[in-house]
Amino acid sequence: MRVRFAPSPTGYLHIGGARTVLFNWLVARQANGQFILRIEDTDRSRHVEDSVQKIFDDLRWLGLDWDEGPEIGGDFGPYYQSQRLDIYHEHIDRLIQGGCAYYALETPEQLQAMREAAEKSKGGFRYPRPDPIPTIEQGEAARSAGQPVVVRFKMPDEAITVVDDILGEVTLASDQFEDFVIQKSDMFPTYHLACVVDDALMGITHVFRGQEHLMNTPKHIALQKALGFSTPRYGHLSVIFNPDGSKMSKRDKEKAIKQGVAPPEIDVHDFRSAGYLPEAVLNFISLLGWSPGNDIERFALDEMVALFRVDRIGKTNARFDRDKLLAFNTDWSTRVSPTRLLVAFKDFLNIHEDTPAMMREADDAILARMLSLCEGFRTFADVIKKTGFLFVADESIEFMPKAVKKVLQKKEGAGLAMLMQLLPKIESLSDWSGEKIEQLLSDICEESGEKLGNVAQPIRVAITGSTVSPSIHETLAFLGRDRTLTRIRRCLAMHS
RNA sequence: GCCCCCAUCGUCUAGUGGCCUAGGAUACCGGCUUUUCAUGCCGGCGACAGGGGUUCGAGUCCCCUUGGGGGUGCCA
Repeated sequence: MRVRFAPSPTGYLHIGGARTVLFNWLVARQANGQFILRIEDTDRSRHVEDSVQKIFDDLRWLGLDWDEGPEIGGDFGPYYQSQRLDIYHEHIDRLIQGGCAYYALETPEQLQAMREAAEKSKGGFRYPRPDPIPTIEQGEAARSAGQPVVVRFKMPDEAITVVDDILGEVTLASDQFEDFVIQKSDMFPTYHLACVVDDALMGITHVFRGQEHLMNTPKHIALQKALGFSTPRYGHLSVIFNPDGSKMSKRDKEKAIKQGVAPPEIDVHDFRSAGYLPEAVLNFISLLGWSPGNDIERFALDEMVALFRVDRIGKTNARFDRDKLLAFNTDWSTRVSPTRLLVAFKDFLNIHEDTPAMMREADDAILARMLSLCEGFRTFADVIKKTGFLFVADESIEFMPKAVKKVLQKKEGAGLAMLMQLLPKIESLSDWSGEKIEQLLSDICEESGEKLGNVAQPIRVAITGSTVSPSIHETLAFLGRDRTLTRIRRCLAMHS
C-alpha cells in the first residue's frame, strides 16, 4: 500500500489538512505501506514563500513522518510538481496526439462572459465542446502568436461511478461533465492532470482526500483511463467546520484581529504556539470523523495505528469544539511523561510570542517545577500566566487593586495585620522547603485559630500582586526566602 | 439553477432490525475535595429532523419533505 499527502504551498498546514494527513498516515503505517509527501506547486500565483518549510515543521511537530518526499528522497521523485513539468508535458502531448485532448482558444474574459450569461438565464455553465475542435496546427499557431491557449481533456460521454471506501458508490451522469483544462496557458498542468499522473507514476494505491474533491474524481478516473493508468482506491473525508457551522478558514483570524478579539486557532501552527500538545491535537482531530467503535476516546499515535479502520471513517461533517480540545490537552498534559512534557513546554516557550525573557533563560529544573506547580493546566499559555510573577523583579510586582482591597484592606486591614504578624515567623524559618513552609503555616493557623485562607491569601497577594497562584507553600519555596521576604516587606511598605 | 454528499444530546460520537428505558466524551448545572485559580471525584440535565412506508418488531431498511454541506475555476 502506498498513500500520499499532497499539500499546496499556500501557507501553514490547516487543521483540516492535518486530519487528512493523519488518516493517510495511519492507513499507511497500519499496512506497513509507504507514506509519501508531494508538494503540489502548480499554481505560481498562489505560492507563498517559506510555506513548504512551514508545512514540514508542522508535520514533524505532529510526529507524522514521510517515507518518500522532500528532504527524504525516494525512487519516485522529484516530489515537487514544479520539478516534474517535463513529465506532465509528455503526458499532455500523448493525450493531444491520441485525440483525447485538444487546444482551446477562448480567453479567460470570453469564458467569464459565457458564465455570466449562463447565470443570468438561471442555468449552470458547462463548457461547450467547440465544433469543429481546433486542430493541433491551429492551436500551435495561436500559441506562437501569443494568444492564451489551454489544453482541454475530452470528457467521455458516459456516466462514471466512483467507488469510494467511505461514501460507497457515487455515480455522475455524463451531462454533468465538461471538457476541463489540463494545461493552463502558462504551460503548467492543472491539478487534475498533475495529480493523476503523479499518483500513477508514484504507485499510489489509496487516496484519502477532502470531500471538495469528490466531483473531481470522475475527471481523474477518465484521465486514468485515457492514459492507461489504473485507478487507485478513493475515500473522501467530510469537512470540518467552526462551532457556528461556518467554514474554518484562515480568514477567521484576520476577522477576529480586526474586531479586536483573540484570533481562533486554525492552522496546526496556531495550536502549537497557543500551547497545545501534539498528542492532544492528534487525538482530538482523529475523532473528527472516526471512532474505534467503543467508548474509548484517548489514544496516542501508536494506539491509533493499531485501532484505525477505514470502514470506521464517518460521512458526517464535524464541528471543531475547542472546549473539548482543551479538555483533551489537560488530560494529555498529565498523561505524557514529565520528560516529554518538558520537551514540549520548551518548544512552546521558543515559539510563543509572549514568553517572558526570564522564562526563556530558565533551566530545565525550573521549567519542570513550573509545570508540576501548574498541574491541571489547560494549555502551556496558562502556565506562563500562572507563574509569570516568578519571573519579574521583586520591585516590579504590580498589585491588583481589587486583590489589595479584598484581601489586605478589608476588615480594617486584617490582611495587612496578618502579614505583619507573619513576617518575623517567616524570617526565622531556617529550613526553606515546601514541606517546612507548609508546616509553619499550619502551625500558625492552629495557634491563632485562623483559617488557612486568612493566612495564605495575604501572602499570595503580597508576593504575586493577585489572588491567583499555585499552592502557597510551593510558590514560596520556589521564590526563595529572600525574594519572599523582600516582596512581603515591599507590600507592607506600599499598603500600610 | 443543476449535480452530488450528509442527517442520533449544544458539540464530537457509539449504534450495521430485537441486547436501546439510546451508551461514552465534552460543555452546562449541582455536590465533594481544596489556602486562591485550576485539577480531580460523584451526581444531574440533555438526542434518534418531520412525514409516509417495509416488518411480528425500525435510531438501524426504502421513499418524500426539510435542514446542512460540497461541486459547478486557466485554485487545489
